[in-house]
Amino acid sequence: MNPNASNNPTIKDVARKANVSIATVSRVLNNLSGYSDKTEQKVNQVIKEIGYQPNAIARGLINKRTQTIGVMFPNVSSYFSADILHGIEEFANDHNYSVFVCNTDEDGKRTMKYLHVLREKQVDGIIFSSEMLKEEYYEVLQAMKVPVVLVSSKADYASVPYIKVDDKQAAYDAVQYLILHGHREIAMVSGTETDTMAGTTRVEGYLKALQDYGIPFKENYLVYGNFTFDEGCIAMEKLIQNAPEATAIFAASDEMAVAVLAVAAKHGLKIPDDISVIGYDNLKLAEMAVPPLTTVDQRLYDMGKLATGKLIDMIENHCVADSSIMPHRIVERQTVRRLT
Amino acid sequence: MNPNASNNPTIKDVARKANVSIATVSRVLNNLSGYSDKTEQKVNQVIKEIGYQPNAIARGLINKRTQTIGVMFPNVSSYFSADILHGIEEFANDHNYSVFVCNTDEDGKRTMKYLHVLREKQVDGIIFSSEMLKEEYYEVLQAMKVPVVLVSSKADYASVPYIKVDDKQAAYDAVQYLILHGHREIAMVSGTETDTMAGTTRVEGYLKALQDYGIPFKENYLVYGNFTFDEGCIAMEKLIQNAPEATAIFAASDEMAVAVLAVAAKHGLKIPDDISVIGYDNLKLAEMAVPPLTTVDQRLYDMGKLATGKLIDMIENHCVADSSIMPHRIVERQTVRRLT
DNA sequence: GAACATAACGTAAACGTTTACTCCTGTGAA
DNA sequence: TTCACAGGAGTAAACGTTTACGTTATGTTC
Repeated sequence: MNPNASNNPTIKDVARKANVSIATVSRVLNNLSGYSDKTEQKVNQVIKEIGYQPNAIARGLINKRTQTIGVMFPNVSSYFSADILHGIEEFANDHNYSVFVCNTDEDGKRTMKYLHVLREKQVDGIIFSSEMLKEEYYEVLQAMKVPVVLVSSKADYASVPYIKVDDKQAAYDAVQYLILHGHREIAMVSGTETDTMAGTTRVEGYLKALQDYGIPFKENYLVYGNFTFDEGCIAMEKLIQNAPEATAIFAASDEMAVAVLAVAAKHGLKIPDDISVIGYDNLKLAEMAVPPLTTVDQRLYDMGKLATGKLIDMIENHCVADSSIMPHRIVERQTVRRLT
Repeated sequence: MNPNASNNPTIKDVARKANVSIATVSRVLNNLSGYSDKTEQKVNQVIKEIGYQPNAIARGLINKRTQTIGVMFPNVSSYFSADILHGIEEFANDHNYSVFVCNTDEDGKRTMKYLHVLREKQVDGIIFSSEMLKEEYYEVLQAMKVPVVLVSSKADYASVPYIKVDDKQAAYDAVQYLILHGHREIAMVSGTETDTMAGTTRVEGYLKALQDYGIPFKENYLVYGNFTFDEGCIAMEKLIQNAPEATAIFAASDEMAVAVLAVAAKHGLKIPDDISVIGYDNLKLAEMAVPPLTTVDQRLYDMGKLATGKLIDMIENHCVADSSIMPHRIVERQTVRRLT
């Protein structure tokens, strides 16, 4: 009588049926040495027969490794996160890691809860995406003693590498692109005003480009959104109200750029005839826009992959990876007009 | 000397420091009965002091429950999946489950690999999204003995509930909406021809509506894409070529509808003046489109939540949940013109 | 004050693996 | 013939929990 009929078969069942010890089964499972070809075959045959699959939980308990990483996003469903997640997922899976997704909502409480859950679940590493790594988070991360990498974000802790583009330079390039196309009345729809990561640095790039080309900055040309479409719409409305002379707009995210397009259309403004627009991110969304959006590409998918590579390296080699500045480039589509 | 200095503290450390047995610590941890207020306080104090957190892996081993579910998508980064994932993630987290994301790429091999990984990792349940549940998958799912629920998909297995809208009816309603707006030359950009789920059923709805209103079906009015923007573009090009008399187009996904918009614009066709368009999904993308896309809403986010609710119910109550037909509705925006 | 219930714990087995040790057997060299 | 050694295998401890069961002390009831 099988003493273990209803449950999934365990290594014990295999051992019994193959007339060997569980140690031997374990050895062939992990292809170590210490068994003859004959037993190996016998064991493998039994495994096939009874459909045995190792229990990763038991494995994790003794190995203190779960082959699992956690990924934290401010908003999983944003089109921005989706690309990064895709890269992470793919790389992780190819290297035999599974990924827990966490949606922080940019909420401290939620984030802390997730951090604790991830600790309890014994993840081998954590990727923190597009969000500030607050002191508070860093501390529990330290306590967990697991590697962390930041993507599309940055922090000044030696032990946590980051991957991001040079936001200031990228913004500079975008604005310069506009300038080189003959624009001088350039407005900006910035990201969150308090975001020192992707908010203020891009504004700095904008300001610097203006300055380098001797274009005076006008207060009313700078409005803030929070990177989303909805706030992008509001921002654009303000711009139409307060800066009707602008001939071009630099939006700090593609979502907001698309919002600019939408609101412009609503007001009967033609793109790029009446106003030029350049975005930031190069989401699929940019391609889909009408007209297709000129934007700065930051290769989100690759950033996800790269981040995961670094993380796994840190996990497996107990080292700390270098940070990377991701190259960016402007992809020209049809929303910027050359002024004659 | 602390015998466990470098590692995370365990229940043993707590027990030792609080001068109780590990059983007692476990009891207060799970707030069972069997200890005095005094010991409870002492234990809790020690827990705080040394920053103890339970090890979910060890727990999982003995409880045979991991508080973890797996979610399979054909493409995690599609704007369609993103909404569903968001709903799933949120509901799961609120009920103390973590979620593993899996990206199948609609590839049988990959899917099978994931299924095995999920089994090894001992997930408590699985959500299968927007993909056919092949016999092959069903079998290993059966062997795993974990609950499964389908979202935006359907299968005829009594043990696996599904959540979806009535695709045929929804398509019917969309086309009827066009008809009631005076259109009779209605083309369709369908989803994958071989997809009996979201492909052919929507075509059936289209056909039925035409029939009910006495409109003859024209072969050249029906083209196929695979729900994505790129194939939507190709499909629309075909339509412009082969069905220039069409006054309205029903697209089987918002992505394809947006492709229709884009290609139309490219050809100088004005929406909705020259041609009307209705989509399917009601993604955020629909709102973002220029002009905003009229489409049929299928509440993806809620479907994700509902699916997770059902799954957790099945996990915790060892029952099998009912299937649900999600209500759909048409959300009117600006891509359909009333023909006079 | 005996009998008994109950609260408050502790002991140890169990979950499914991995792995350090140990043991046996056969082979080749001296 | 003896010895060393290696290959092939088993035993048992360990990972960090939960929990069935046992034990002790403290009432409570008659």
